[in-house]
Formats: sequence, C-alpha cells, structure tokens
Amino acid sequence: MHSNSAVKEVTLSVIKTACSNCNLRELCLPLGLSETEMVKLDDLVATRKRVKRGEHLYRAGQDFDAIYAIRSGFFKTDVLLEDGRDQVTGFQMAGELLGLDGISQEHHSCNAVALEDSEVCVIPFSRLESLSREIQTLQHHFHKVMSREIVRDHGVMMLLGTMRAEERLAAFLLNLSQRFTSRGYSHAEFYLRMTREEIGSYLGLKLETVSRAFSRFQEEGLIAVQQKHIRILNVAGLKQIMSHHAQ
Amino acid sequence: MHSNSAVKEVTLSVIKTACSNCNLRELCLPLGLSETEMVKLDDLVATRKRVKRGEHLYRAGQDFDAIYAIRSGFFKTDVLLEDGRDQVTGFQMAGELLGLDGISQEHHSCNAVALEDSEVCVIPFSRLESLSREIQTLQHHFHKVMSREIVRDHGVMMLLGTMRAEERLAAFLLNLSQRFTSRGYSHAEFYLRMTREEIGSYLGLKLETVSRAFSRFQEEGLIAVQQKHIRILNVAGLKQIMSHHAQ
DNA sequence: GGCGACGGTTGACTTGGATCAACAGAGAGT
DNA sequence: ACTCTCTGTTGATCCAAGTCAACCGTCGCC
Repeated sequence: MHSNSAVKEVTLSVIKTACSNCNLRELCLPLGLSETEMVKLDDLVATRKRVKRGEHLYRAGQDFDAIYAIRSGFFKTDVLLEDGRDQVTGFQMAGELLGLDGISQEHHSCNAVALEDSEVCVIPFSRLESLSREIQTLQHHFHKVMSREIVRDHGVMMLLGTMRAEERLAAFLLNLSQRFTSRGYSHAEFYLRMTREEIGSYLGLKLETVSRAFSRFQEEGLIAVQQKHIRILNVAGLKQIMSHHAQ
Repeated sequence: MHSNSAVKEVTLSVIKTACSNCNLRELCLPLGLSETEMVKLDDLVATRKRVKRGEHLYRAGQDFDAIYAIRSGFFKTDVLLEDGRDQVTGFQMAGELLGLDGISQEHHSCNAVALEDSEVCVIPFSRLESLSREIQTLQHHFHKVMSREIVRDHGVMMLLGTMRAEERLAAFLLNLSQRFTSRGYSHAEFYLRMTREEIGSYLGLKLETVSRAFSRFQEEGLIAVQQKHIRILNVAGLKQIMSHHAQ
C-alpha cells in the first residue's frame, strides 16, 4: 500500500499516527474490528491538524464537513448568542470528539478553541457515514458516542438546574479527575487548562464564585490549589459535597 | 401476524398509522424516499403503543432496545440522581423522538412520562441501524436528529447558565409556541400539559418563581394566563424580555 | 353535588451568589 | 530585570430567587 520510495521519517510518522496504532484507540474506536476494516479506518482518518493554543478549530456558522478526534491537547467549545451572552458548553480532551453539533444544520453551532497546543484527526463526515454503512460495529459505536454526548449534556443540565455553587465545582473536579484517570494520568493531580472565568461560564457561575469555592475547598483540606495546579486530597469529601444538598 | 378474527377497526387503524401516510412524516422522516424504501420503513415501524397520562413509556435503568416517535400526545423526560434530586430534561410533542439517550449505555438513562394520553411508534433500534445501512438518506436523517438533540441541549444549558428567571420563562413560551406552530396549531394560544413545578424543574426555578413570572407577564400585557391555558398577546415583547439581559 | 387533594397564587422574609472594587501574583515581551 | 497585562483572590454590599406560609380555585372522585 505504501510507496517504497517514501523516506523513513514520513513512514514513521504515518505509522505513529495511524488509528490502528493510536494509543487512544480504545477511546475513539469500537473493539473487534478486523484487519481490513482497520485499514479502511486508517484511510478515513487520513489528515491531521495542529491547532495552537488560543486558535479556533472551527467557528460557529462555518460549514460543517468533518468531525474531529482529539489526538492531544485540550479544547473548549462555546456558544455565543446574538445579545452578547456566551457560555462554555464543554471541555474536551484527548480521545474525545468535536463537532457533532454541526451535523444537524450542516454548519457548526459553536466555537471550538484550543486551550493548549493540540492536534486533531480530521474525519470527513460523509466518508464516516459511508464507512459506517459498511462496518456495522463502526456505525453502532458512532451512535453510542452521539448518545453519550446527549447523556453528558443531561448531566450538565442537572448540574446547572439543581446544584449549588460548591456542588457544581466539586462535580466538575471529580469529572475532570475521572477523565484524566481513564487517560492514564494521575487522578489526584493536574493542571487546569482553563481560566476561572471559563470554569464559571461552564458551571453557570461568576469567576469570583469559582475562586471562592476553590479557596473554601482548600480551607477544608479537600484540595490544594495554586493557580491552575490542583491536587485533590479528599475524593470522598468532594463526593459528599457534590451530593450533599439541603433536605 | 394479526388474527383473522380481528374486526374492521383494527385493519383501518393499521392503514391509518403507516409512516407513508402519517401526517407527521415531514417531522420524522427524510424527504425523497423511494416507494420501496417507504415500504421498508413502514415495516420497521410496525408496532405502536398507547401510553395513558401519568404512565411511563420507559424508566431509567430499563434495557434499551427501541426508540420512540410520538404520534400524538405529550411527554416529559426526567433524570433522578441518587441523592434524590431530579430534573425534567425535556418536553416532547408529536413528531419528536424519545429514547436517544439509551443508545450509549444500552439502558435508558431517564424516565419518559406521558403528560396526556399519547401514542408512540416503536422503532426497534437494531433494525433502524440495519435499515440505515441500506438507506443513506435515512442514515443521514437519523444523524441529523441526534445532532439536533445535542444542539437543543446546548440551548438549554445556555438558558440555565446565563438567563434570569423571566428570560427563561419567555424563552420557554416562545419555544413551545414555535413548536406548536410547526405542527399546525395556533402559535398564540395553547394549553400547557405540565405543572408549574415541572416547568420550574426544567428551567431550574422553583414553582413559585414560575408562577410569579407568569403573573408578571400578565400584568405587563404580554400574555393571558389562566391556569394551564396560555394566550400569547405580544410575541415581540417576550422576545425582548428573553434577550434583554442587563449590560 | 359536595368534599378533598392537588395545583396555583401571593406575601413576608432569608440567603446564596452576583456585583463592585481593590489588590496581588504570574507570565510574556522588551 | 522591569513593565504591563492578564488571571486570580478577597472583601463589602446588594438583589434575584429561594423558602416558608397562608390561602384560593379547580377538578376528579365518592
């Protein structure tokens, strides 16, 4: 398949970034694909794209033609209303998908911004659709991923609709911790890639409230915060705060 | 399948409820299906189910094996957390789908309750998947519907995260009005099928706050409320409230 | 047709988080 | 090393919505 004239570096890089070889494949891909199916998939996800910190991967209103799998880095998505209000709708890390919201209207309905230098796999959507007409497990996996996004959003609605400030922040930290864990990072120690204002926007709070809640958690010995560096000292305590609402 | 002893009414009802003949098909189905494709679809959506007011269509935790298209009636979906908190995550009316959240975990993640006597079309999910491997337009339509749900959820997150009580209620009324309109009902006059408490739960407000906001809108001549009967008198005024946030 | 329960309205009071404001650290660029 | 700017912290005050409570209207049921 590969041309023999290709120089070593290119071949190496291609191998390194092929789906079949990607260390995130258990996050992105269904289990149990055959050899030939894997080859087709490597072909589908042919191009990659680097996005520097602060740059947009896509903007609301732009034509939709691909979804993106994050290979490395960290993103936020946000929505801007006509009246100037905006809100962060999610934070995405390696192994997660971006752009699912664009399918419905054929243009993106939110902005995706890199919060650190990142790399994404470009997945042309019409080719994903045709491939998932061929490969049942891919089709089913994709449906699960979309559905998981819906369930996740319901969780956020729950958080925004029923939780108090400290409960929201505890839920947020535990969620991040859990996602870092399943990527092989420490569950207890990590750097936040986003500002207090972005956290607040996501959680429906003002940045001052986020800052105060962090300080409060620190006073109570639940976490150690220094700027963006977080250490979780008492997971059980955070869980208790999260689910310990009045009445 | 049907016993031949079935009386005429049964046969009639089957004919009346075929997708190809359904007056909601432009809400549920893609345009431009061929005759043969339509026949397959009618076959897919073979069974229907009546759900009386107050009954569950499904409950959180139950095995997922089908999604549902609402033929008539009105539903709410809600999520219950372990700690007793619950929240209404949406209200669904004729032509809309229920159960998409169940795909990801193979069991339902919320409860679906009829708010009036209703009828749904049962769409076995594995058969939907196999049919959409055959029919590209069906596949794409389904993806759009799932994506639309994600976009809708982002809208709710926006509402919960950034809007004040009266803005939320105005947005809610305008959304209902718009959905009734696209089903051929009056945009200006309708009955709410849900209680103040359910509206409040959906909007992240207490029922008293919802009630006060209704009264306020009435004082200002924007709507006429009497219990569940709503008349919208000033759409522009509601829109202004919705997007007229401080600063 | 009357009774009871539920849903809705309204008022008085409380409170959690927003707002306004001052300031302190950290980091990028010169 | 030295700004300048951006991000984060903390305090004082205010207000929108929550809470608690009383009451009323409606509707379904006996």
